[in-house]
Amino acid sequence: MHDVAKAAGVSAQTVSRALNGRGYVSAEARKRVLDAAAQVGYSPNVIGQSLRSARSPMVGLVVSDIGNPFYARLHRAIETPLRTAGLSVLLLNCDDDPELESAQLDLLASYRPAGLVLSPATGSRFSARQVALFENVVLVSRTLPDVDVPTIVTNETEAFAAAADELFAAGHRRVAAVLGPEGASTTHLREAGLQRATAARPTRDSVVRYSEGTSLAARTATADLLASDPGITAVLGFNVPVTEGILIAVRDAGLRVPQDISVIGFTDAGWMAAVHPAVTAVAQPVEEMGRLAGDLIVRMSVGEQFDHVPHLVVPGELVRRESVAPPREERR
Amino acid sequence: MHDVAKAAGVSAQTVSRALNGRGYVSAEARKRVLDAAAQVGYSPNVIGQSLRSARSPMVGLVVSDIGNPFYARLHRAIETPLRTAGLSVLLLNCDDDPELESAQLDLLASYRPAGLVLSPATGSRFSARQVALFENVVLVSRTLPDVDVPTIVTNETEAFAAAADELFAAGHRRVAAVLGPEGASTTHLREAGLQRATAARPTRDSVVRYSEGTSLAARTATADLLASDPGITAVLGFNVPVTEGILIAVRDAGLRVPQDISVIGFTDAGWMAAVHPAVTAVAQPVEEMGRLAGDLIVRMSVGEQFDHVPHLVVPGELVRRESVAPPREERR
DNA sequence: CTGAAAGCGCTTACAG
DNA sequence: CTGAAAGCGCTTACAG
Repeated sequence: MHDVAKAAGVSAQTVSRALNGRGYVSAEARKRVLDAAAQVGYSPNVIGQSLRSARSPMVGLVVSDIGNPFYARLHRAIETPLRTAGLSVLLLNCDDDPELESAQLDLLASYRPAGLVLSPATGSRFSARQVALFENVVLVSRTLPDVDVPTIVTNETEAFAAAADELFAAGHRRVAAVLGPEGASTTHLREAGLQRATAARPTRDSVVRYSEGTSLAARTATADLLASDPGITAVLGFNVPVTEGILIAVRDAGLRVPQDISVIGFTDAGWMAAVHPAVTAVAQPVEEMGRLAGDLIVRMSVGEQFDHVPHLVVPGELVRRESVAPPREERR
Repeated sequence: MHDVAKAAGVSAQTVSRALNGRGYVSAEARKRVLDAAAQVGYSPNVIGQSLRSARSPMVGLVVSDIGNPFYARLHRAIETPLRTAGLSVLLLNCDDDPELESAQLDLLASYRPAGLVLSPATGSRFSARQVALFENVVLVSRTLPDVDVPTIVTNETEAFAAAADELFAAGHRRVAAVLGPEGASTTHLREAGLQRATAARPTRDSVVRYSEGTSLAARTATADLLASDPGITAVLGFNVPVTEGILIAVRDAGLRVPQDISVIGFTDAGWMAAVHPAVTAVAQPVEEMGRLAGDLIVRMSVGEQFDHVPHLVVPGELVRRESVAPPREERR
């Protein structure tokens, strides 16, 4: 910067002003600075900027499982609006471990980022105190009872109820759901959807299993369900890895989808349309959720105030494919 | 830090030394500093550290498609050894666009990261000049002719040849491969594998299509291949999204895997084992590649010198499942 | 083993 | 519209 100032024949502050477009600079001085910067090959040192201004031009994205394609899609969707605003995304993974999440958040806080997009771990200890460290916080997908910040979620209860009802409508009398961890808001809300759909049909029944939300955990849970409860003829998944685990367990048990077991996944994935039978699933508008999260962070970081803390709900949509059929009993 | 120094009754440098474990500090002073730090709730400001030491404790991971699960797995695998070493991972996506890659690298460089793990975009302009900006660079999966840095790759040619040979051995006379972009090292090496396998069988033939390496591009390419060349009875995929696109195109054409068309994917994914027919694929040891990349960066960042620039090759392995069968002709 | 001084690269008041 | 001064939080020599 010193070199640029010298080459342009101005002071360092003028260089700063010209390059950042803040404050008054004469058109001529600006041009001289820009030329000099190009000449010298100057690129600003973000660290220096951040130290002085007590803000880094980055936004932390802390997720509970980077192996879940939901979060990969979210990352991509968030990144675009933020990049346009000159912000980069630091992705941190916490494997749904509140301890690790806390450590990752401390690390992130030490960068003084412009914002935080968080999908909290089960049992997260993220609190109002920590919110203050981050200035601009948006919760995506999962919410937290004690933290009053903007949120972006799917209409979990309604969408899951619709999926369950699709199975009941096809004739299934006993539907199982392999959910995520018991403490997650998403598990809670989707379970409520299942209860609602079940309650609306007096002759129907449902059973629930909690899991880590991974393929392996879902496979084990589904195997157990199938072996212990022969009345189950349909299974609802919780996320992409869980849907995968359910399908593997059904295969392992020597059963066929949908002839023996119907399956509906929650959150769509490209492969679900590519395979036989194509998997019916509730498609979440992940790209829109990410875009909204990015936009919110940008607006907050330029100081926009909201009359009410925004709590955005984007609707999921049931995509009917081939993994749902009437149950065996009715076929015989 | 000032507060900690005051509370401990020492100078700021002693605090720095005690907390970082560098230089001499008396056991008593160290204890007083540690207690004071805990008392005050001190957490170091990474920005301040980075500015002074001209290094941030972060490693950039720049990938060409975060939507490709290969890179999500790579991120997770790299993150673990780096976190142990006190380094965090900044993931940047460039959508295989050399322009954007260049911008992302400039951004990253301005943080003075401890290292860079790069899977270069097709037509990347990453050069020796840029390598110098990053101190420690490792190339993963894709290599670059003019850049002499450590690399970690799969045995592309051999693994792809083995996959092709699996199809020839099953009786296929004309095998198609939907590859990635023409300029990518991975495309080049895998194509060489296909040629080698084809050349070894005088009566067999192969055809190649380049693509963007996305599901959509592969779908289009495969549809075209299938429509224009009825001799094709088997298709090799390039990566997980391409395999997905191939399967969709086969479906769209009203054909069945493996009865009408055999398919082998490159890079395994959980869903490939979950579906009917389960997809035969070359499994890449992504986790090992990530771990090796992380380890290399850590070793380089503590100043370890190598006699030779390491070029690590980790073998892929053909996982036989159900998507390969003899071609139609032989069945009739 | 410890502290006083300097400075990393930048931007924020402030004075002109 | 522009510049001299100060300082963000830390660590690197250096002197004791």
